Amino acid sequence: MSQEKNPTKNDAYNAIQKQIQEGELAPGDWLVERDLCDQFGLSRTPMREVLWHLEKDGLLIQSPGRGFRVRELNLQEIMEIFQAREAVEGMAAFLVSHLHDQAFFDVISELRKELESLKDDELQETGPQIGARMHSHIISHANNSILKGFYTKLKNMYSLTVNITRRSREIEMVSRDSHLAIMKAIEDRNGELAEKLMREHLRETCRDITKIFYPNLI
Amino acid sequence: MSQEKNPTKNDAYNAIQKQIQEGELAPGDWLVERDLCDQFGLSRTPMREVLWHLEKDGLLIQSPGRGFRVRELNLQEIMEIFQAREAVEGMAAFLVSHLHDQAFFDVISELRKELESLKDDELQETGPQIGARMHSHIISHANNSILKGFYTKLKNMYSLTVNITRRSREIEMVSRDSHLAIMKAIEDRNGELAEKLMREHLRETCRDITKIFYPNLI
DNA sequence: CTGGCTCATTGTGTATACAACTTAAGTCAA
DNA sequence: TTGACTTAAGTTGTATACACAATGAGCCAG
Repeated sequence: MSQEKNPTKNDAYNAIQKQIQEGELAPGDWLVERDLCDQFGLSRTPMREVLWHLEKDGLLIQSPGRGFRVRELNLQEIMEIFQAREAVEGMAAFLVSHLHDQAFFDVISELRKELESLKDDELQETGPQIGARMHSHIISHANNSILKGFYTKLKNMYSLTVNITRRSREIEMVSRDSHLAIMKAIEDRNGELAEKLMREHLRETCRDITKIFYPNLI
Repeated sequence: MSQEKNPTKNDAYNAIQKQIQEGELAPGDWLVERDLCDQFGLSRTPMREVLWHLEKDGLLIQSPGRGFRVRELNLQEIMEIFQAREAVEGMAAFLVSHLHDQAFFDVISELRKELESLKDDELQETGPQIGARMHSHIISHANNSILKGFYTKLKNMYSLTVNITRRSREIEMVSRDSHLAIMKAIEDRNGELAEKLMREHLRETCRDITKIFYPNLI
């Protein structure tokens, strides 16, 4: 779902994606084709194409005979997402460390300085934004469209938990140090270290999110 | 496309997949919906669903307004596939090394002994089979359905090149040593080493295939 | 001979009608 | 009261007809 000419199908895709990611449509909610057709002015055939694309991208699940519903995640699946992110983003961090593209490293350097110089009261809001930009910048410059596609799906699925997860300030502090270390390693062209740190960072984030879901565990 | 009750849609999916993987349908070939409908006794709506699933799984490409054709791979994309396999299968090798499931390690041990004891004249035919079983066994027991889904897509895409690639006996010899080393590391519960060896093995295989496509390169 | 235009053919994109299935409510009997 | 059975409403699965876009052949002009 990217290079369509017809605007309505894209509109429908983006609108539903937005509704899911903003929590308007909750995990488990059923989507009724007929209602969506009325809502977006499409007939059922193209509407179902949109729904299939949303399923492919990890946001919906199709139950044969019952239709589509918003994907639900259990703890096991959340851990699987983070393991997969370790594999995909770890590899991406390794790959970008060996680039010959000064502009890429300049942006990493800027992001690092920006994050370093954040005041305590800016950290909670701006910290995660810079982190997201870092992750996105790394995967975008790994020059591997397959890994990027995997990342997109994983990020979509991860967004299904964000509505529940309100990450605490302490977690964000930890993420800051990890992000700084990752960017430092990339700037040093140390691919092995960058990959190792990226994976530790994601494993740590996974643990933190797990704690929020199941505070008594571990 | 897995747990459908209706047989015809599954039949169509499997038949087209088989035709592609056996070279009956070559990369770049166009698929005409109407013909496929006649061939499988389906109407266009469910037929298109099948085609979308095949696209999702990496075997077809949809050109808006032109229809579906069998995916074509250039050298860049082949390298991307192997980088992604490094990430996915490397992580899987790491994960299985920390399992507490004796039956899994027993199978690995059996596969290793089977491969070790192959005579020279059996190696060309049986060697790749054992290798494929090893890769499949590892990803299946990593307990991560997301990684397994990624692997399925990568293997589908990789199969698009196999018709062209007739791997030489020497390459298979090298693969044998790599496979043996990987299985040894897993049996020793050495996850870091297993992952490292898996990645080296895939990087090597990628180089070998690249040489077949572009003998003058490198 | 070549370049561009027209028009017919072919195939996909969409809309809609009908069939089959799932679900849930309501009824009757134990 | 509870259990199973019947039945009806609603939703998805499928088939088909029509609209539109792309392609290629043939023709004409330069």
